Amino acid sequence: MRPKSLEKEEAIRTMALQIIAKEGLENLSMQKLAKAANISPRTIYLKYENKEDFLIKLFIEEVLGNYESAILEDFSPTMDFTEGVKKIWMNAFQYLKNNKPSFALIKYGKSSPLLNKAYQQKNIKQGDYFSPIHNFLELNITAGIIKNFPHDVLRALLNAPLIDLVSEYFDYLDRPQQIITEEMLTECCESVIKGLLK
Amino acid sequence: MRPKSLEKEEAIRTMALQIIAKEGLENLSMQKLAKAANISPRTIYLKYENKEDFLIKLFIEEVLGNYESAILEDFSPTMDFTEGVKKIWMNAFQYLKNNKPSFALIKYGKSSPLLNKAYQQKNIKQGDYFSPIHNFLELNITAGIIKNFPHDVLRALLNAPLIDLVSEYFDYLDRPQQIITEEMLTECCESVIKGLLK
DNA sequence: CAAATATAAGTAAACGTTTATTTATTTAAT
DNA sequence: ATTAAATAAATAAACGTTTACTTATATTTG
Repeated sequence: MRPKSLEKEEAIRTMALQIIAKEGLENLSMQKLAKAANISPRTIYLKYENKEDFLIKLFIEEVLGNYESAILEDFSPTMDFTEGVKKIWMNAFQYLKNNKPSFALIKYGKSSPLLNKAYQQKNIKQGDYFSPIHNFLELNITAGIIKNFPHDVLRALLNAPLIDLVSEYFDYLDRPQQIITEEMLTECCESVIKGLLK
Repeated sequence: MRPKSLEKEEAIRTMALQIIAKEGLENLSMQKLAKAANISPRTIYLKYENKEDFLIKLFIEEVLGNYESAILEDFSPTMDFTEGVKKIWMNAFQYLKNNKPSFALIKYGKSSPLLNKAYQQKNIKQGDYFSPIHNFLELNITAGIIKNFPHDVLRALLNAPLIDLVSEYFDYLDRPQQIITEEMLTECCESVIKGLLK
């Protein structure tokens, strides 16, 4: 029998992210995607049930999966709070800087009802109790190092500014001078940390 | 001659926001919108050039316009920094809490290339120099009260966590206990402020 | 060790439906 | 009677998905 072509699978995902980044999720169609990936529309349906199934798997497996791996590199829940948060911020910045199409879909994760639902179900399924970041926050709360906010709140305070700053980074790529440098990001990170320390 | 019906104009905008909030911007079509607003598709085109024109005007005029008015209520650029930021946060929370459909489109403002482009052009057009918030930040920087970050950076640090916390508020509406209360939001606001003070 | 077979991978072209938008007509108020 | 507002119905193009067919390879056969 004929073996599955991994390149085609990859072309589908890569081109989908490119179209989403350039034209928006609203303008991604299966036929457009097939043409961009240089395959027949039917081929997509050999690998995915339908458009929803494809988008959810693209978002959860490809985009969020890789993003989570990237931000946790060299990170440990037992790190000092300041060092740990800085590590995550810098990992995220480096990864997103070099993966603009993935970042485009990450941003849709908060707005699109389809993706948002998928994300919440994923978090509920995993119980969120095995996540190194969860442990990291828990350790620092019980040690009395940071304020005792619920985890969802801490995540909003720690993560949201970072995502917005990466957005600014990409916006500033079209302007004469980039303001979102690694130094600027470090300073911002320190501000966020300072706010959370007891 | 027959006068324009303001109710129809309003129905179009209201129903559009409802569809976007429930099904996502991806699933808003002109025909679906017309049916929901109980009018002919053609009627939308009497008031807007095309779909893009409609979405941009809905976003800029209706949603962002009302949002900006709401957050600036009883705010003054000469307020004490802590008081000013708290005022803006609470105004935003009260407004968004009661305008979930508008909030849905605000979130798309960062992800959808169409809306994002419109937003940036609006900001560039206005020069951003007349905004009370701009003046507020400028005053507090020059007075040496807060760190000297670029305005876009300050906006990310001040605004992004708030938007994420409002998202959490809506997510928690489906759960037994709401964690995003006004008290919680005040504490979060204080954390953010603490991080920015010199 | 070729040639034949089996079978999943892949395609081209089509399906009925929905899309954004328009044409031709009717309606309502001055 | 006039005129813009509003509509019902239609347009071509694009949509998600499927049908019917071809291709490529791993395995079986002679």
